[in-house]
This record gives sequence, C-alpha cells and structure tokens, in this order.
Amino acid sequence: MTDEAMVPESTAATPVTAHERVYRELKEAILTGHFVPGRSVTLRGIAKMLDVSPTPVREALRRLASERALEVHGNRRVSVPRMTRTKFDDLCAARAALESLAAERAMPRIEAACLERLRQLDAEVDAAIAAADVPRYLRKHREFHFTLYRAGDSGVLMPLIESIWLQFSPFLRWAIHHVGVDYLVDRHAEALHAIERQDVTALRFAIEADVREGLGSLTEAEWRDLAGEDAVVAR
Amino acid sequence: MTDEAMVPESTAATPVTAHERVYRELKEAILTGHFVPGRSVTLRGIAKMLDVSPTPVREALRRLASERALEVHGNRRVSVPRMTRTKFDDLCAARAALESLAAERAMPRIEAACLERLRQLDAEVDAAIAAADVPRYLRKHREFHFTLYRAGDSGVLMPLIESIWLQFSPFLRWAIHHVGVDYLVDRHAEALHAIERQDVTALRFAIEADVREGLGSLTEAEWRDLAGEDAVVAR
DNA sequence: GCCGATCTATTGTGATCACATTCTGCGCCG
DNA sequence: CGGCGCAGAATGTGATCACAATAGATCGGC
Repeated sequence: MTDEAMVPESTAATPVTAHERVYRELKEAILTGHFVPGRSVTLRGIAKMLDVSPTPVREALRRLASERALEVHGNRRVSVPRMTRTKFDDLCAARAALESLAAERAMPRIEAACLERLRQLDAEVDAAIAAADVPRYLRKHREFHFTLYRAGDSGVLMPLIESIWLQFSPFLRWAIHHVGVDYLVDRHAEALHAIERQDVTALRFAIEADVREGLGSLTEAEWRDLAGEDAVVAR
Repeated sequence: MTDEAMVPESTAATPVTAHERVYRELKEAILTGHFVPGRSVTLRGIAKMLDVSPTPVREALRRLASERALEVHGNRRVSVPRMTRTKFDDLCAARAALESLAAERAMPRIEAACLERLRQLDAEVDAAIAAADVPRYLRKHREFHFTLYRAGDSGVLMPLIESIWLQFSPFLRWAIHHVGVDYLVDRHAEALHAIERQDVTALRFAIEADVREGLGSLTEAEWRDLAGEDAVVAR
C-alpha cells in the first residue's frame, strides 16, 4: 500500500553499497515523477521493496530529505512534499539564477561532440512533444539541461541545480497531465543558436525564458484546478 | 486531516533525536571553522566524542556530505574537503546569484524589529573587525546575512545558501588567518541603506559587492601562499 | 448512531554485532 | 638502506533486535 514498481534498470558505475543503490533508485523515481506529492514513504516499505534492511534506507531517505526531495514531519514520518504557489515561484527564480549561471560557465567548454549531442536531444524533445509522450519528454528535457550544465564541470553548481529539480519534478509530472503537452514550449533551439555564436547574453536569456515559460506559465485558474482536483498542491 | 492544530514545540529547536544533535553540532563546528580542510573524519571518533553509537553519526555524516560540507572518497572515508581555485570561484558566483535573490525577496518583508537587529549586528561586525576578533567576526557576519535572508522565509533558497556557506566556511577561517583582518570590508552599511530606501537594485549590488570583495578578493600571490604553507588548498 | 478510550499494529530510532575492506606498522629479504 | 609483504588494528557497512511513540482499529458508553 505504499509504492509501486519503478526504475527499469540502473547500469551506474559502482552502486556497491546498499544505501547508494537505494538513494539512486529513489532519486531516479522521483525525477521521473513516479512519486506522487503527498504520498508518505515508509522505511520498512522501501526496505522490503528493494530487499535491504531498514538501516541503509534510512540513510538514503535522510540524504534525499537534506536535498529537499523528501520531507520529514514532526512525527518523524517521511513524505513527498506538496507544492505551494510561493514555493514554486522560489524554485523558478532559483532555477533561473543558477541554471543561467551554469550555462554561462559551461558554454566556452562545449566541444563539438557535446553540441551534437545537445542537438540530438533537442530533436528528441521535439519528437516527444509531437507524440505527446510525457515521460519521454520529461526524460529528454532533463537530459538536455543536465548535459549542458555538466559541460561546465562544476561540483558546486550541479548539486544545487539537482536539488531544485528534485523538488519540482514530482509536481511537474502532475501539472503537465493537467495542462496538457500543448503548453510545453521549447527554447532549446534558441539556446543552441546562442552556443554556436558563443553569445553569453543570448544563452542566459534562452535558459531563463525556458524556465519561466516552461514552468512559470501556470495561470491562476490552473493553480486552482490543481489544488482542487487532487492533493498535489498543499492547502 | 486535523492534527496540525497543537504543535507547541515542533517549531522550536528539538534535537530529540541523536542524529539531529550530531548533525547540528558538526554543522556548527564546520561553520565556525573548527574543522580543518583535509582532516579526515572517522565514524567511531565522532561517535565516541559525542557519546552515541556509530549509527546516528553515519546519518549525520551522510547528510552533511549531501550538502557538500563533507566529502566521501572512494575508500568510503569521510573528510573535510579542501578548497580549489575554480571551486572557490563557483562558490562566489553561486553566492552572488542566490544571496542577491534571497535579499531581494526578503527586503519587502523586513519589519522594523528585524531592521534594528540588522543594524545591531552590523555594529557588532564592525566591533569584531576593530578588535581583530576573527571567530566573533565570522559568527556575527554569518548572523547578519542569515537574519537578512531568513526574513524572506524561503524554504527553497535558505538550504541552498546554507550548503554554500558550509562549503567555504572551513577554508574562510584559514584564509583570514593568512591575509589578516585588514582585508575584511564591510558592505553591510550599504545594504542597510538600501533596505531603508527599499531600493532593490542597490541591495542586490551591495550583497554582490560584499560577496566579491569579502571573499573573492584573494590575489594570485595569496592563493600561492595558502597552497604552499599548509594543505588547506588542494593540489 | 456517534464520540471517546483502549488496544494493537506499524513505524522510526538507535545500540550492538559480525563481516569486508583498508590502513598502518613491523619485520624480512634483496 | 630501501622496497615488499604480512599481521594486527581500525574503519565503514549493514542486518538484527529492542524500545518508544504514533496511528489505526476495535470496542464500550452515552
């Protein structure tokens, strides 16, 4: 009665430790939108699901809680946080600030192969939108942004950005289901052109526009809609 | 759905759990500069020091590691990360981006009492600089910034900013010891004036200047000095 | 029939133990 | 004198157990 199956396969480098495996699988599940906001996560439930003892699960859960992907209540119960209007605004603002910075840092270090990969991902994002394939869109959209930022090779910026994505991903899945894929805009082409011209200002603008138009374009009515129909939104 | 009515002590500092106590004490020690970069942290060492079992210590250590306050090596050993030139640049840039944003969000919500508290802290910072009292300066400087940002009441921005502070604090202590307190500038008065006039642009500028002049003003020679004399700086 | 108390089951917490891996110090051989 | 190898210590990891607190369910009283 807790959670269902998830995570097809993880061919990561070395998930030798149990807590690392638990952490990665849960993280991937959250980013993919398999965790519904408001759902409570139990220690023994995850433990049995992944066939480990409660000990490594607690470590993984606390780690995710410290990245604000999960939330611990006064009851010590853990759950997937719900979304709030102001929280969402903060997340968008933080995304715009950090990701435009990360893109700026990454731009001069983008090699030809990386640029080609970005073009390919952009095409796959477009294809996913055209096919109205939400999970595929989410995956490719995430991959596009993170391959761009990862080129900057910043051990400081990347964890911060990942934390933000972990916070809005569970909500995003539901928001898209409600407003439909038609609302999805694609500023990636604009970003690619900016990279080709090595235009920092244009790249920052493209990233900020992608953030604000892709996420921050929910109208008041749509917020009410989300708050009313299910418990994804708090209060 | 009717249980949030009475929570007399959940908002207060409740280190009831052992791992929370360990986490807070280690965090405070790191922010105060009691942890030397490069020093390795052992599980049983901390456990014996705080008189708890290794279990809650592991959780606290992993939590701090996920906030990048500590670093886990391939050997599974935990240590205080050393500083790098590029890492430091990233931290400064991220600080400027996030803290100016947090200040902007906080400004309209600063009440008279909060402003008065900020003025008092500014005075105490000046006094600490005049007295060349480094620990006191670090504490008051941190308190000034965090009371300002905390006024914005953003559960999103605060953890991100805290993570950044956890990363440069161990290094800061040593850098100040090397370059001396004379290098410490104080843009806090400028920030206070901006708040009084409710001037967003000026406030952002003051915060960014405080970050760049307070931390980012290390010269090339001073970096070599730090790298040479001890192992605070990596490679 | 509804509200409240009690009882039970579930959950989180943390200490202890056993095991695998790694580091360290010492002696040995070249 | 220096590198190599082995033994002992130290460290991280994770499963199990016992305990406390909480939530859910069941039963009794009004």
